[in-house]
Amino acid sequence: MTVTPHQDPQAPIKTTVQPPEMSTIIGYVLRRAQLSVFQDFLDSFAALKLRPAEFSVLNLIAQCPGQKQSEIAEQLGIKRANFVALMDGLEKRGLAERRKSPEDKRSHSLHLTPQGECFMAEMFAVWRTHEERMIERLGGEAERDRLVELLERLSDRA
Amino acid sequence: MTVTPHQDPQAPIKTTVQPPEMSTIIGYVLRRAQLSVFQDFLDSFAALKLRPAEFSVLNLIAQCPGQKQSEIAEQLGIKRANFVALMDGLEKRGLAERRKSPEDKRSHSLHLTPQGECFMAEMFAVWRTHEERMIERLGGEAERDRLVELLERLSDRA
DNA sequence: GCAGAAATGTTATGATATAAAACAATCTTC
DNA sequence: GAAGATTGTTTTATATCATAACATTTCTGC
Repeated sequence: MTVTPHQDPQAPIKTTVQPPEMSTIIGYVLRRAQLSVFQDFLDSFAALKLRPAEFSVLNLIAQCPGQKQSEIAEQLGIKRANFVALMDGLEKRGLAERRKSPEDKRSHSLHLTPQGECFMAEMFAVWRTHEERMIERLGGEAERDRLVELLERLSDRA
Repeated sequence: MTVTPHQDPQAPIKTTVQPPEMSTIIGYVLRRAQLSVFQDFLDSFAALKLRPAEFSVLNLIAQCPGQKQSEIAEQLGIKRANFVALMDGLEKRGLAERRKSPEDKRSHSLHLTPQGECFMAEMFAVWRTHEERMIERLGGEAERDRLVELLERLSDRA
């Protein structure tokens, strides 16, 4: 209920509601923060030529190799149609590969290549310094944990 | 320094670092939350056919009428080249207008039209219910304030 | 006052992201 | 076995975003 606290007695009475300050709008502040963090990510990974989505895909494959292409895509909120080109890129770079599963000949199970495993070491090193920088911005790990908790409440939708 | 706390004694010693859990990666959680909040915004404003950027532009013009086109664009991180079409849209809908400033004949000062002022009332009503919904997700205004504070720390870069 | 540099709005273009429809191959269900 | 669903794929359309180039206007140094 943020209304103008003091109405200037000389000014004509405003019928319009007071516009909200941009810096208090959740969506706006959230978007700006996300862009800033992604920019740092992009700068950090420029040498490795790795985009956030590619990082996430490699990370998910490493965590649980053999998952189906659609499963990985859906976990990341990527439409399976758009996932094809992304996976093509990782395959062409020799980092990951599709294997035809004998049980279900429609699906592809995803795995890291040996090169991909090697690449992960570099990737995590770069990521860790990036993440430490973000934690420093926040003020520490406790603040990071609090932020993550609040953010998860925001996205906790079906 | 999140390392696997207990190494399974039967398992072969892993030389690769443990992949970080996605739900702990600041950028990832941030991105997911931002998409979720924007989705709610888009749904809320579907009837008014208003995008987040358009909302922000109208809000900034209302807060401080007469600002130059480039000033508004820069505040929102929109390249002035991309701002042209956005402003064209608002002008064609009769919500805002460009006025040639006599002092600087290059620049356009931006103002709401009377229709635009009227539109703002609807806009704020819709926005408020959206924002209240987001605050509810967070658990209250205190949590909102804390979140905004943490997010500003993340984006507080030059 | 004038020449060169900078600012402003604009157009055009390319890259990227995202969504939807349609399709072939395969699997599931009945 | 037939009908329908799933999986990966291609194609297409749209939205977003960055860059370069341009004309007009203003500013700066001299």
